[in-house]
Amino acid sequence: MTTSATDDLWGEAGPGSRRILEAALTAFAARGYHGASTRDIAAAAGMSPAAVYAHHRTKEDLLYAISLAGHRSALTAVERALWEEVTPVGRVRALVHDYTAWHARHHLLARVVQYELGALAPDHRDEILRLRRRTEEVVLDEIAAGIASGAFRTEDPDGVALAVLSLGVDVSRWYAPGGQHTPVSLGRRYATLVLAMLGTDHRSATAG
Amino acid sequence: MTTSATDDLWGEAGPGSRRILEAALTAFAARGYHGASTRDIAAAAGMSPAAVYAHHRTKEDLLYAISLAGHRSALTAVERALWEEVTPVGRVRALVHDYTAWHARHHLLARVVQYELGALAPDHRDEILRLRRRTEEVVLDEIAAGIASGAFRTEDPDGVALAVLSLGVDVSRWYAPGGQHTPVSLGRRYATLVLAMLGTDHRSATAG
DNA sequence: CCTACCGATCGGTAGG
DNA sequence: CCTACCGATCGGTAGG
Repeated sequence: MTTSATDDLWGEAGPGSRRILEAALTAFAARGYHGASTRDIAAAAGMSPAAVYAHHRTKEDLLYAISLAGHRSALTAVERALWEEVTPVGRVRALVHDYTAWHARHHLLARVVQYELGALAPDHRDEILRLRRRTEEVVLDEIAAGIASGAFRTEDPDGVALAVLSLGVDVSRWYAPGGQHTPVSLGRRYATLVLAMLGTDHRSATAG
Repeated sequence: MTTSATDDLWGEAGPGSRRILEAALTAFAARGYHGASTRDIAAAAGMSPAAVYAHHRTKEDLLYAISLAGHRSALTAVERALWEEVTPVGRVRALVHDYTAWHARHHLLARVVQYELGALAPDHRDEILRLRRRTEEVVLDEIAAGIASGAFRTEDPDGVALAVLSLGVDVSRWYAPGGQHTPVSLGRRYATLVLAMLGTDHRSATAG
């Protein structure tokens, strides 16, 4: 359950390009892709309306870059959650914890990435959906492994996987920092609920 | 767990007004409030661009009418779920089942109602949020009642309530008719998962 | 990265 | 519920 604070979300993008991407992320999260104008974004980045196009080909390209970076970050978080865990209970607990916490910690990014897929060009959307499918498969695989080993006794592994992904994604809809929840507190709670769905007594595993 | 097929979603609205509301619902669900133009909506209703304003004051009024009807429908569904159930397990099962099934059955309406709140005028949004809070309280109350009676043994009733609402809402994000799920199959699965979260052996209760 | 600008589309209104 | 239309704003480009 490591937290990555040094991740470089925007890769090789220059400082001007980054400021625009950050502004676009905030604007898209607040008002949606269609509700945010390129002028909004440029102004929030402290630039002229046309500056957006010095760094990015189109408005849709901004959304594509954000969606790609966000889904890659989520997939990395999910893979990293498994690094130091060996038992089925430990692995699923870490997986649910980190996937949930990722959506809380990056709730603006997650919101754009999860709810604005429909505004992407078809080929861009397809690419993003392939990334998301990989994340889904990690969850399915870990649940299947726990069942095969006898650690879980659910009759509906697909339903639990669906619930894990659904609970995580939905966090980005309602989460607000400064409220009663933190990424870690929420991660712990959902991990416990999911282990209950899997027919595992969570108290038999060491708490993180 | 009754299904209401005779609900009148649009109340006293006339036939022209209804066609526009239906078209707006479809357009908002497909492209979002800001992504759907009043011309799109009018064309889908088979009318001229200006016809929208013969029936509705503004575009935001369309969203408000849809949001109000949708949240009232969801609240009614949740209250109706409890009518014939007396045991805590039966009541929570029916509640989760019907709340989940509502979001699948009315997935386009639910999507607009749950994800376009930000586009509402502040006073309209406040009114809608009050309706949603009533739905949330029904869930919280039923879980609390089951704990008080000794039927549930969870340590995190608020977390389970959050999960119930979150799982239900998120159905409207990904659900598509004609897929592997139906409103009823999904309702059953989620009800079972939630009873597991509550520390109840679901097989001890009679299946619906 | 800016100034200046383009054609298209937007929500909404006048008048019937 | 239609035709005709308005001012504002949109995504994007030219030229530097």
